Amino acid sequence: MTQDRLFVASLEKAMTVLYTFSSGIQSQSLSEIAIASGLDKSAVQRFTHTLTKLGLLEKHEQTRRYSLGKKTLELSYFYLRADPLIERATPIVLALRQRCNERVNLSLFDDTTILYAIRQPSRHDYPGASLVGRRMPLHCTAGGRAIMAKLDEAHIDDILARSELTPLTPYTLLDPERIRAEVCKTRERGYALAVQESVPGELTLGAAIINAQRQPIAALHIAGSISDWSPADFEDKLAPLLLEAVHILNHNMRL
Amino acid sequence: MTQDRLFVASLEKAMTVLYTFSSGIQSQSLSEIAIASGLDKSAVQRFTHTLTKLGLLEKHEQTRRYSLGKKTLELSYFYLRADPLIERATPIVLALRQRCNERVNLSLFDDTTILYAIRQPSRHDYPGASLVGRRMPLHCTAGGRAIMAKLDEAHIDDILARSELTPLTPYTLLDPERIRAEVCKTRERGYALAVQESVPGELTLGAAIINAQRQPIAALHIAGSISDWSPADFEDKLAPLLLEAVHILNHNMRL
DNA sequence: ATTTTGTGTATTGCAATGCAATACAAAGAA
DNA sequence: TTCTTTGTATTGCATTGCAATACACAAAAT
Repeated sequence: MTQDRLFVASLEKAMTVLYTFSSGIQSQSLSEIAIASGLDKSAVQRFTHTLTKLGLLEKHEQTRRYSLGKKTLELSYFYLRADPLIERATPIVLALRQRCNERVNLSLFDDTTILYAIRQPSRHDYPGASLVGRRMPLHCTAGGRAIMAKLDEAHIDDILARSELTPLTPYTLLDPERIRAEVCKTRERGYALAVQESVPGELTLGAAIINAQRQPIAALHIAGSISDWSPADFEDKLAPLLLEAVHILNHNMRL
Repeated sequence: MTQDRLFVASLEKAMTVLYTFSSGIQSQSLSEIAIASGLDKSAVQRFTHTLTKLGLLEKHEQTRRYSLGKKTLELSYFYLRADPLIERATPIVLALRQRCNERVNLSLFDDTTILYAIRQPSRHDYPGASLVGRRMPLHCTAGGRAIMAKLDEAHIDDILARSELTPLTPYTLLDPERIRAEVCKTRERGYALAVQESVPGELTLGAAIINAQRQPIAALHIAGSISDWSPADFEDKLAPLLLEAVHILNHNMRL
């Protein structure tokens, strides 16, 4: 008997199968999924069979390899359409994108990470730069630090304790004290600046979006390239535009 | 004993619970989910409990209502990142968006529907216009007709037989013979034009993207507004740009 | 070309899991 | 305050999912 009698273990196994694709791999054989998931071969046979019937996986007839199915996109559509922040923020993101002529993103706060929900690209795109659903750590993203700046010290400590402080670039800050110092600066300014910490060559400004209880729920980001900007110019010219956009969003939240 | 001994019924029930949100509703109580899904109250208790633990649902502490969880976005990210068409098509979509200054979308072919995978907005956005994952019927979208134009008659008949031919606007074509006639015209021109058939006030051009076996897998769309364009001007000026972009995509596919 | 190995599919007895009936607590409505 | 509805907790039990196994097929090795 499991400890949690309400928990349906089959669903977790199905998610384990789907998350074997989190590495970015385009397709896998049944045996590869069994290895990657740690599940028994028969279990993988049942789950791949069922997930394929449900549209969450697709099986290539000739190669017998599995890829993620298009139903995965439909579920995210249901989410995005239902979240009132997305509808309210989209015109503001588009307007900010036009004004600053750089990439503008909106991310959602989720435990120790942010998760991109609106992505407006610019000419400096790189593969994956405009994909919704990408998850990034709070601690080394401008938007993540802006969110942390709105939390109390105990919550920040807990987040840092449960974060994998691994470098995404050679410039990623990893020392918790230095991260806390950046969060303090963010709290003072109302926005964060990150230089090449999550993506090489990228400058990012981020400011938190709060709910009616003044708790952070999301962040707005502007991303530019060090080949176009010095960090000082980037901050001087674009931070005011970012703060203006966020004020509009946060003001509407209180109504 | 069920007919399909490999099928894991619990996964289907979980999807049934998640699809109760396909109506666009922002949140639901446990009882509402039970009614909408047709499942027993205890089953809904178990599935909502488990889906919440897995991040696919979120439970509001005060109201005890459920909303879709952010994990739904992450699954779509895994899909979009893994599909090579998305990476290849994204710069072409951005370039076309710049050239024509209207909304440009890429959709994937999925049975009797298309499913938007890349959406580049313009100033004429309406709520939901830039959301990835939206599903639309083939028969009344320009991109859908462009895809159908690449299929044989038996396949088209099958699609029309299994489509819900319900009007999305007062202009939606519903007569299968008229739809087939539009598909024929599309086959001749290499693109389809739809006038207010799926969204009021919207003009759309669509052309099919094919794979190495010359089978349609996706479509590229340009969307504009009847307040800005006559249908004839829209077609004359933008169809050539669309065809050029699709030729680039289809040429790369053959390499 | 043949043999060996690995992978995918099919089957089935069985135990654990998910079911649903039920009771109770809590919240909301009258 | 009382009644009704909803959410949560519990538990006996039947069905479902497990996994061992066998076999077909494909791929690799000889």
